[in-house]
Amino acid sequence: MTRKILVTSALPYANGHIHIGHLVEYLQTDIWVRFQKLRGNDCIYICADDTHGTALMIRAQKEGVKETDILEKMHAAHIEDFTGFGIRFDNYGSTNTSENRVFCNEIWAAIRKAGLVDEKEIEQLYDVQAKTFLADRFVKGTCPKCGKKDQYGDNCECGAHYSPTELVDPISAISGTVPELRKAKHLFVNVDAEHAFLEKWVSSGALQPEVANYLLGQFLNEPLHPWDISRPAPYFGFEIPDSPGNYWYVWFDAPIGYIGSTKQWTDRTGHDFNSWWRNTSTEIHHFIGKDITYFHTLFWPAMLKIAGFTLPKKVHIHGFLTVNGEKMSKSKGTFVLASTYLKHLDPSYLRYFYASKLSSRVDDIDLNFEEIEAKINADLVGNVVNLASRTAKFALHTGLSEYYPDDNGLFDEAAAAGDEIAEAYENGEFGKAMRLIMECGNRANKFIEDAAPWTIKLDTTRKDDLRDICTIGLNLFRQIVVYLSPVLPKLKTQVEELLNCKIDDWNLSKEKLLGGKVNPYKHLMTRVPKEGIARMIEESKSSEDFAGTSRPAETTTDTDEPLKAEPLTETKVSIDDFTKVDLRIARIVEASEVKEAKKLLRLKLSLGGDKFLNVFAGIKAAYDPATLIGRLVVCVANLEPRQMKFGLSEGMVVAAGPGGEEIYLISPDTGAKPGMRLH
RNA sequence: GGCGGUUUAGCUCAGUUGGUUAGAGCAGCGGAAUCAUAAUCCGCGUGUCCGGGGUUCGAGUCCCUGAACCGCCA
Repeated sequence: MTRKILVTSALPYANGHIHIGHLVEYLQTDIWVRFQKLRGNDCIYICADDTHGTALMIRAQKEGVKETDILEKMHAAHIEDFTGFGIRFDNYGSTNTSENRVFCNEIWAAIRKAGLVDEKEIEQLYDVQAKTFLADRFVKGTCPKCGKKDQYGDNCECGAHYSPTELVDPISAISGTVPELRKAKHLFVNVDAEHAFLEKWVSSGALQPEVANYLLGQFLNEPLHPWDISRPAPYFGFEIPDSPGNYWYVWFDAPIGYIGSTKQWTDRTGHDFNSWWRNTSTEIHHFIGKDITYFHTLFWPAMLKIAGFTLPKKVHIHGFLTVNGEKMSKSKGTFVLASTYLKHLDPSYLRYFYASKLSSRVDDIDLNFEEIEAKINADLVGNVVNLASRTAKFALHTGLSEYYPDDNGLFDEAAAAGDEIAEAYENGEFGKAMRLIMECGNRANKFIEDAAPWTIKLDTTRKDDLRDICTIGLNLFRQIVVYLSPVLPKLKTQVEELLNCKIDDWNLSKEKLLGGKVNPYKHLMTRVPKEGIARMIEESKSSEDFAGTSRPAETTTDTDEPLKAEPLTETKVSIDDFTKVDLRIARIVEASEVKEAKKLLRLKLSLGGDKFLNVFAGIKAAYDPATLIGRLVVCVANLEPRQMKFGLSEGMVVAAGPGGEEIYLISPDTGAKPGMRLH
């Protein structure tokens, strides 16, 4: 039966760039989603930027820009990072959208109607200069318990917990001034009204057992405190319609972003929204980090229940990432941004490494640079890819056998293992799945070793035997690639090309590929370059932007070198001349190297619908084809087609820069769609 | 302090409802092979399964107790 599955990852905050810690979650989710799609389930992956809150407001103030300016930039940056790692969302939205506001209003109205909102006046520290109330983390002062200076507003290194108003000599971390105590009205949601429901839901199997235990022991063993859901102006967020001057706390509208982003998707694709979010047979799966457990497992299901939305079928909670056994550290160069990683290493390495480490438990996982090197080299290069590498060549001229030869039951054995592998994927036991897959690879390599095709090749009377052995080797290889394709989509594409077959269905692992042509073998994966790791660490030490706060928007003097290198054109053109050039937004849907050419990449550009252009672009030195797929570019759509040695080039991609590695493709702002014309 | 979790080989981890001599990968040692990207194959493990007590014919697994480490406390 086809399942209807809606999957989300937690919304990354728009104030920061994506780093390798975030990627644990997005890769875990992406792998799970790709697995579900491969199994033929009706599965969509929804995410969005989390945009509201004090931190972003303060950053905008400091930089002297509008919040939405930052949001646009970060949205594009996030998408670029995710795309680079092969993370494929069905919709990547934002919490700052009209769709999201509509659902916030709706859910709020339901909570009001249920009579669960109370008003209370509370005292809070207020920064007069910055004109804002101060969240706990924006106040520093002396610990009231132990007297230690320079401690945050909610707890001290000594372990003491207190409220910011108890701090001795409090100072605003924003302006450095002494805050004053002010009263403000806050709205509280009486979550405890749903206590019985939550107890039941928490124990329903929606959570890992240790999480359920934790919630039952930590929170549900006594009445839940009313939830402080509002923040007084000024606040960057949605104003509460029936309480002017008050805004929803960011944790109210953030999870609702899952719904708002889904709405964008259903509107865009013509699907029925209610069949996803108002349908008990739809499975909602959230993937989150352990730090935000209680928002997602107490308030969120309560909100959904009150407003009559589909409840989460499962909340998958993962631990944190440590690097070399420690917290990520900027000074050690282990705080690695996604974009920094992509400059130096193949994203497949990290996808596989995380997969091999992930289980259904909440344990932290450790990224150890020596281990990633050992694991990739041993498992992927030495075991999996080696299978093709040692057989494909021999089969180049003969192709695959018409009938499947005797392989001592290896294919059937690996096909049977598919059920266990699928179960491991389904349960989030990716590490187990990878172990099982590697066992298939080991058996296959042993078979090749024993069959010794390299010896048989020397005996010209045994051509059929040689072809049979390669047929077995390549079938066992393809089977493994089917199993690995959720983790390694790029490898999947390469193998499709090598063996002239599609790998788009889990059940292909049970079908043999016979009689087909085998294309020339190209390296499918290279060993982890030591120097790549070293350079990545080095660059991470110096990256300025590690916390995501971009440099202030000061006016800087730009260098005049580009103009000197290429002076402005004297000749003027008329607007008519300009409009002769049909510039369009296009999405790169395929990108591959042209092996015979030094500079060229072959790109397939989508202009929307079924309109595509085949283009050869001289950007090989500047871009890895894998990182281009999915991104938006500007192209000249009406350029005279030109026949090249490698094929017909039907357009041109617009880029700046002198050439070589210094080529910069032009990207549109968020919102542009393939096919739009530039004016 | 309360609550939740973890502790198995040098490292990373498996060990299903208690059931023979506790396993895998990596690292290490020895050998074979030379198709493949220094890739592959074979062989090599004396581990107080954190300590102590208990239940049981039998405990890494269940119970009690202690220790160390990690996380959470709205």
